[in-house]
Amino acid sequence: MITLTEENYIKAIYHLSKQGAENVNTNALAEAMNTKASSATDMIRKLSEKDYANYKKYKGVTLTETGKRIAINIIRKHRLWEVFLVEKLNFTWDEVHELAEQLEHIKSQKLIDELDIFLGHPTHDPHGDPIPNKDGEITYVEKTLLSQAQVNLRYSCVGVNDSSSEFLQYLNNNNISLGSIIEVMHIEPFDKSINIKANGKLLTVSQSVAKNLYLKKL
Amino acid sequence: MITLTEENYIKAIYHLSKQGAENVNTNALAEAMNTKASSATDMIRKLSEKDYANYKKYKGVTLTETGKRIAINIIRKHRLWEVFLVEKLNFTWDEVHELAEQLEHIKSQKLIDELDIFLGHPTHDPHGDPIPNKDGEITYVEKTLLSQAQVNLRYSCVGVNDSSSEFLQYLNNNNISLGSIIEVMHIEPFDKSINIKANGKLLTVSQSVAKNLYLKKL
DNA sequence: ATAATTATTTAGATTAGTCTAAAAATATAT
DNA sequence: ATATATTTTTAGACTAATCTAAATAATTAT
Repeated sequence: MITLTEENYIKAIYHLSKQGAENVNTNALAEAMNTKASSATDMIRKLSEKDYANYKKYKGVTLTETGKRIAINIIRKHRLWEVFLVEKLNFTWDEVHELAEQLEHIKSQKLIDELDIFLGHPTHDPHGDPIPNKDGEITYVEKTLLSQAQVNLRYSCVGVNDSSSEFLQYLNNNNISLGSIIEVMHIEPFDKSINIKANGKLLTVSQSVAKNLYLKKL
Repeated sequence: MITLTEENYIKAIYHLSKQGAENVNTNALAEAMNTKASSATDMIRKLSEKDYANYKKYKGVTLTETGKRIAINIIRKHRLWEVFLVEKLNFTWDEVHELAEQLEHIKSQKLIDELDIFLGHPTHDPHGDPIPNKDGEITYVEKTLLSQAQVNLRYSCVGVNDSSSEFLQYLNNNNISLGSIIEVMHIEPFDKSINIKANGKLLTVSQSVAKNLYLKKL
């Protein structure tokens, strides 16, 4: 039986190895898990004993195929629950993340299969992230960070990189949501802040905002 | 912060004190929790330190008002989730109990409020048990065990005492569900088995079945 | 009312996950 | 290439929830 803590470490390893080097550092993992490096070392050892992770002392950790399968399944559950909360229970996109962190650990294959059917097999969660299918396949759509976007082109908003409620509320306050039309007007060379037209309204956003908003060319 | 284990002990104390003496014995609690008496003693002490329970050594345990509030809230969540699973996700009444045991521990007031709205404020779960309202009020309807029913009267099935999947599947196999019409034909003096007409079909049920089926006089 | 039985508590150990502090390995800078 | 800094691991301790075995209290039977 896999514990809740093990699941959370596996998920963290998965996410970290997606957004950086394949091998995840002990310190990075500890940071992501809000624990100390020594705790992470212990858990890494345990995961490798259970054959969820590959571990060579001092060389970081990667997930085994089993570990990856577990991670993707948790992510599938997390994202399906987010869709449920937003579409059926009137939650907003900035409210669902923490709650989905609880719901993703509920163990029942039938539950998740039926939830998927009930929601009509959604392909993306409320933040634009793809929902892995039953076989663990993930369809990535091409997307560009606003920070990489070109001046004078028109885009639509397809996702966020940071799904913290702080960032999402910032977007709410500026009327930006999935599907919003974003036009890049000007990039300020000094601080890389960007003037955009979001749903027709002029707005200046900082680099750190621009690095967290995903767009698709129209 | 209350732990999952504490919640489960509180729930067990609540159920035991409903169906027996107000003061719950250490052994009875240990049995219900599938642990040893010594573990129950430790937990009882912990619950009383946290002011969820009243405890006098050797005298059994009762819940404080706080403890009762917690228990009722868990039961409310459990039963709402059961309704959700049956009404929205095509689960059958014999499949939902264990899964609801997981879901009942999800912590979010908004989730449960919205689920209640989404389900249309149901008053009973799929086994006929009443769902406490937001204020913790429980409306009990009058009901009789089949074992207490009178010969030649007509009843409808309004609930079960044992909601194990084994018992519920027995009922499924005999076409009995909530709302079924039950007519008591004859009680066998020797072993107290009962001849009934269930939805028009003759059937003999044992005492142990009869003690787990709740009826309402028609 | 005393003995026998049963119920409950205490004492001490175990496991999972965490911590701090110290040791060891690796990486970086001069 | 050697010293310094950083990262990682090890050692030992702590808490929550559990266990077994022993001790104590309460109940029941004679």
